[in-house]
Amino acid sequence: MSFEQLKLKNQLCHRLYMASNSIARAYREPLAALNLTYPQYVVMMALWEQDKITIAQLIDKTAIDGGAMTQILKKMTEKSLLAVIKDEHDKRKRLIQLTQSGQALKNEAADIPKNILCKFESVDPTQAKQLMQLLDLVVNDLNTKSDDELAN
Amino acid sequence: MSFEQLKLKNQLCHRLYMASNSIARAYREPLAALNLTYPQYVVMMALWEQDKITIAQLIDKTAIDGGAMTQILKKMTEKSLLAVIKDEHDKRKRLIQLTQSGQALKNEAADIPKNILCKFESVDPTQAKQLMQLLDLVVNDLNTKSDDELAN
DNA sequence: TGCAAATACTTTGCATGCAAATTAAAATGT
DNA sequence: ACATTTTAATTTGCATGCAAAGTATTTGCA
Repeated sequence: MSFEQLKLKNQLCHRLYMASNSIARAYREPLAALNLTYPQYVVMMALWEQDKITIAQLIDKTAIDGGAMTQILKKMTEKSLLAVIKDEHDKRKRLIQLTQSGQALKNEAADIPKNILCKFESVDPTQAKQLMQLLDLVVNDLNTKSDDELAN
Repeated sequence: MSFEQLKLKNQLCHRLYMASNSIARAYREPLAALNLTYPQYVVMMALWEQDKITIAQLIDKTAIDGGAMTQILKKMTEKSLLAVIKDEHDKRKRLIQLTQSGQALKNEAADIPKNILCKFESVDPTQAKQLMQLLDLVVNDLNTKSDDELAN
């Protein structure tokens, strides 16, 4: 057999690997100005949309790993961007709430999406939208358990 | 302002982040059977295509970080998948060469691409190809230094 | 009521990705 | 030839992603 499928140039996965790394790298500089890493920025975006949510909800919105989330929130707490509050109704839960400076940071972040987008010289808005839709299909296929798996 | 751009659902980057993580996770199980991590698998694919290349060439083909590459190659050497050979002509360079078992592993890996592809129930081959082309555009835009940057 | 099972997190160990500093060797310029 | 610069790798420090184990609560159910 030719093993054609095993060649890197034919692998969707390797494209995703490179694209994801490249774009995360692109965010590094602008985010450093806000003293944020990319995952921390994702947490901030989630909270700017909806504040005072549980860690589980935050994990759901961001798709960040739970183990990592604990560490990320700890660092963000140290930076006074947010506070972790115990839920009195269910003591297992913790609510995450932005501080004033956490909320204020939203204004400073407002230009970031635009600054990133302008780096895409060969991708027009239509293609970007198309790309997002295709990526959604990929994520859904991979994260939707098959009937077989659910049977276990 | 509405900060519409700051919403996670509108961010190409977050889609890429999730898709890349999802697909890497999908590879975890099948690769564990070969005792390989995903980046190690990428190195193997590169070497199956072209053996006995320098570390710099390997970094070029795989887009894996140089610092990480040193560690990855060390672990793969310990697993007897490859050997690091000093280049007599240029003592700065190291050549990477597959061992017999490293070459043999190619047969065991032959089914992996197929097993991953079958998880994509809603992405047909045309869309997959389209997706790869769009990702190539993204990577190129992000990694191609602008004229301004080159001037520095 | 009481105990097993499910939840919500945290912790730990391992494997990167990445920037920056370091080391060794080859290429360049004068 | 010699010092400077460039190239090829390695090392170090920090921040995740992820699986697996552990902890504290809450739910479910007999």
